[in-house]
Amino acid sequence: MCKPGAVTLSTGWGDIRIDVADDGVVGCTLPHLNEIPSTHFSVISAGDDAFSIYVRELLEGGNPTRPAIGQLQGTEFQKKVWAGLLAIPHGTTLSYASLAKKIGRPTAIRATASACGRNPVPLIIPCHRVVASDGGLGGFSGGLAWKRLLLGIEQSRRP
DNA sequence: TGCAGTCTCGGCT
DNA sequence: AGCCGAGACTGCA
Repeated sequence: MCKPGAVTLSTGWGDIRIDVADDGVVGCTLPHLNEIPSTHFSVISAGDDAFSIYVRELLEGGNPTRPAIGQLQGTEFQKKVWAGLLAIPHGTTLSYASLAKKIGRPTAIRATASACGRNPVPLIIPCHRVVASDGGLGGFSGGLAWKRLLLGIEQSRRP
């Protein structure tokens, strides 16, 4: 794996910070966006590590191979939810209810949503692919603008 | 549109 | 240790 520490990816939308441990990514901090940027995505500076490359390709519309994820801090329930998130294919979305059912807790919907919100590595674990059943977006750490952006990027790439 | 049901987590007492 | 409120939700009335 890459060296432990923090990696910063500077983009036209702000700096994305990625925290890396011995065994993989353990944290990812997005710049807060209040609205979708009018400018096209652009990279100002980035490392050549697997994580920076992954994030860059993802935001450029590609479907890069997910980098290794380290040991995340969380309860068993949260880890189960995150594992369920990783199973969502690129370019598709799932409702919180479907996700709850998927992990074997069909009625623990709000709890599932809370676990999504506690996801320490947005982008890597695709919590933006989870939306409300009524078509609403739900929420997203770092701002809803990110969620709309990511969904837009992924879906525009879908055949 | 409104409200009760359902489950977890974190902060307080 | 136990209680209470809040949360990125749902489904029915």
